[in-house]
Parts: sequence; structure tokens; C-alpha cells
Amino acid sequence: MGHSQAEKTQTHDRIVRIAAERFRKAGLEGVGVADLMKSAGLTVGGFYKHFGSREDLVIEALQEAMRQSRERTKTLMAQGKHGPFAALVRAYLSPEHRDCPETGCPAGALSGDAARGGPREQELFAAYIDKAIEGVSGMIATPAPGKARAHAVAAYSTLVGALILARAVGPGALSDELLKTASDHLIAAFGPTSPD
Amino acid sequence: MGHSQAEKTQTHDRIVRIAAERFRKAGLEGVGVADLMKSAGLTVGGFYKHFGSREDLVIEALQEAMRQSRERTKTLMAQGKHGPFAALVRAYLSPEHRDCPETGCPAGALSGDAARGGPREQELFAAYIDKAIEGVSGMIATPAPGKARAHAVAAYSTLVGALILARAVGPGALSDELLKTASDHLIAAFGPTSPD
DNA sequence: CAATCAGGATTATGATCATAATCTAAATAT
DNA sequence: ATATTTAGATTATGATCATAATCCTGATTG
Repeated sequence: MGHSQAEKTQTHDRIVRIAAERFRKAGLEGVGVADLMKSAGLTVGGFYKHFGSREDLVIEALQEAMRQSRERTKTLMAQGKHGPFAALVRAYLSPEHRDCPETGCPAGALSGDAARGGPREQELFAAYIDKAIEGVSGMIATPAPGKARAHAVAAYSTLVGALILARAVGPGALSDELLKTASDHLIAAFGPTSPD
Repeated sequence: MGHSQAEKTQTHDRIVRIAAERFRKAGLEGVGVADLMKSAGLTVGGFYKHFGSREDLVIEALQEAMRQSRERTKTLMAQGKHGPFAALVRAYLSPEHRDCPETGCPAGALSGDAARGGPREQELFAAYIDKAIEGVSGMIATPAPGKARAHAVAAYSTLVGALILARAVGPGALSDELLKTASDHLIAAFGPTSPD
């Protein structure tokens, strides 16, 4: 079998990418090492040739998920037809995003787990969420100068909260209402043509 | 040892109360049956004299946590010095609530788990969250009639989102900022003296 | 080309888990 | 008072888990 350095890097990245999906779908404790390796087409044995511990993979997978999420947001902003904020809100609170946590925002999928996680996970989330708030602050309508950050904190909290709640209540009218109502409210309150 | 019917009920309730705390602290998958029984001063063996399965205990514990949370909110509203909405927001986004998930709001502590849970958990959360939104809708300043529910959805999403994020980022300035900023924003936007 | 190294498979290891069978003594029922 | 039921303890059971030791095979290094 191939054991070249290039192939090892590929394998490593493949495990991390798969873990980044599986963890978002099943939670940080919801999927085991053997299962992950099988999903990557490998067996358990090789795992510790790539990672010092399961915890190390969790960290790498979180970094990968966050990298993907920032990338996705950047792409979305680049093609923005409507205002960038409205486009972000519509995508974030779309039924598609709600129904596909495995490729979505790690804050929406794993914040609850991070709250019970170790300092390494929490530091990653702190950096990710701070950057996300800064990003939002750059796209909302800011009437009072110096208020952009505060508005962004509120808007981002609403985004993540509505998404998590929409997932928690299971499929149904309430879930759809949460997405649509929070979406409309955010665009009305912070969109380009907002009052205040 | 006592095995009277009254004592069995007491024991049952004690297990459920302890589970309601432990699950909020460690997550729905974060604590085992044996550990829970030991916390209740018992051993594993008796567990299935009280519950058909671990899942059944999860359901009862969630119901208990939700009952406690509604009770607590009712008490808080009764003694409300400030407006009821401001009092709720300040308590919900207080550092004390952030640091004590085991006695706090089940939506804040377990929504992430519920998103990956079964239909029974999700139905409980749907009923709980719907009722919570209705409660909020009754205490916010409602300028436009027919807008109360929508505003309550947004406000509740912001509450839960800010709390979850404040826990996920770990202790530090960002966590405090999330609580304080979301708190101020909610009171400014939906409090008794709100604009719109 | 020979010797070494290392990626990945196979197979332990020991812990932890939910669930269950058996046993006990106390509470209820007859 | 005797018989029956049952709450809870003790002790299996079998699955699943993270981690590790061993081995094989192909890549790397000299």
C-alpha cells in the first residue's frame, strides 16, 4: 500500500474533513474513533499515527469546520445580490442550513458541546465567534457610530439562537416560524434600510 | 430498608431531580445510569424498578427541568421590581445563570443535545419553547398590534443564543461582553420604554 | 541494492456503558 | 400469622469505547 509522505498528508486531511462533518452532525462525543476511521476507509489501528489522542482530532476538526465556515461566508458575500447582511441572514436561517448541520456553522452545531468542553475547544470558539461578530459588524447598517459592535453581538446571538432552537424543536411549524420570524426581524432591525 | 410505596415515590422523584441537574450540567449523554444512582445514594440495580430505560429517565428529567424553569420564571416575575421583561433579561443573561446551567434554563443548557435527540425530546422542547415565547410576548412593549409574537420570537432567540455563546467561549471578556451587550440591546429594543 | 523507517491492518487491553438476573429483607395482602 | 410481592443491593452480561502492541508491506535513506 502507498505510504508516501504525500499520501499520509492526504489521509490525515481526509480524516479531519470527515471528522469535521461527523462531529457537527453527531456532536463532539457522538462519534467514535473506529467509526471515523471506517468512514475514511481505514481501520482503527492507524489512528495514532496521525493524532496523539482523540481530543487532538477534535481540535483539528473544529479548526477545519471553522475554516470551512469562514470560507463559505466569504463566498456568499462575494456573490451577494441583495445586501450582504440580508444574504447572510437568509442563508444562515434557511431550512437547508437547519437541516444540514454537518456542513454548516460550527457555532450553531457545537456551541452546546463547547460549553462543556475543555479550554482548547473554548478558546477556538472564542476566536471564531469574535471574528464572526466582527464580520457581522462590518455589514450591518450602523446609524450611531460606536454601536456597530454591540449591534453585531445582538444580531449574531439572534442568528445562532434561532438556528439552535429551530433544530431543537424538531421538524414542524414552530421550527419554520423560528427561522422565518428571526430572519425577518434581523433584516428589519439591522438591514441596510433599517431605522434607529 | 424502607420499601414502602411512599418511599418509592420519594426515591423516584429524587432520582429525577438529580438527573434534571446532572443532565443540564453534563449533557444528555454526559452522565451514566450508575453515576446518577450513586448521586441519589443508591446502586445501579434498582434503576429499572423505576424506569423502563435510560431514555425514559431523560424524558422525565427534561420535564422536571422545564417545570423548575417555569416555576423560577413565575417567581421572578412575581417579585419584579423593574419591568418584568427587564428583570427576566437581567436574570437570564446574568453571570450566575451562565455559570450554573444545572439549575438554569433547559433550552440554554440542552438545545444542542435536543437537536440530535429523538422525537420525544424534541416534542418536549417544542412545547417548552413555544410556551416560553408566549410568556415573553406577554411582557414586551408591543407598539404594532399583531407583532408581539414575532418580537417575542426574536427576543427569545437572542436570549438563548447569547447565553449559549457566552458559555461556549469559556470564561473571559468575550463571555461577559456577550451577556452585557445582548442584555442592554434587548432591554433597549423590547423593554417598556422601547421605540419602534 | 541493502537497511531502515513508518502507514496502516489486525488484534489485544482494560475501562465504561446500559441492561439484566439473582438475592435480601421489608412491606403489603390474604 | 403466613404468604406474596417488591425496592434496592450485588453481581453478571455483552456491547462499545479510547488506547496500545504487534506485524506486514511498501517508501525512504544511505
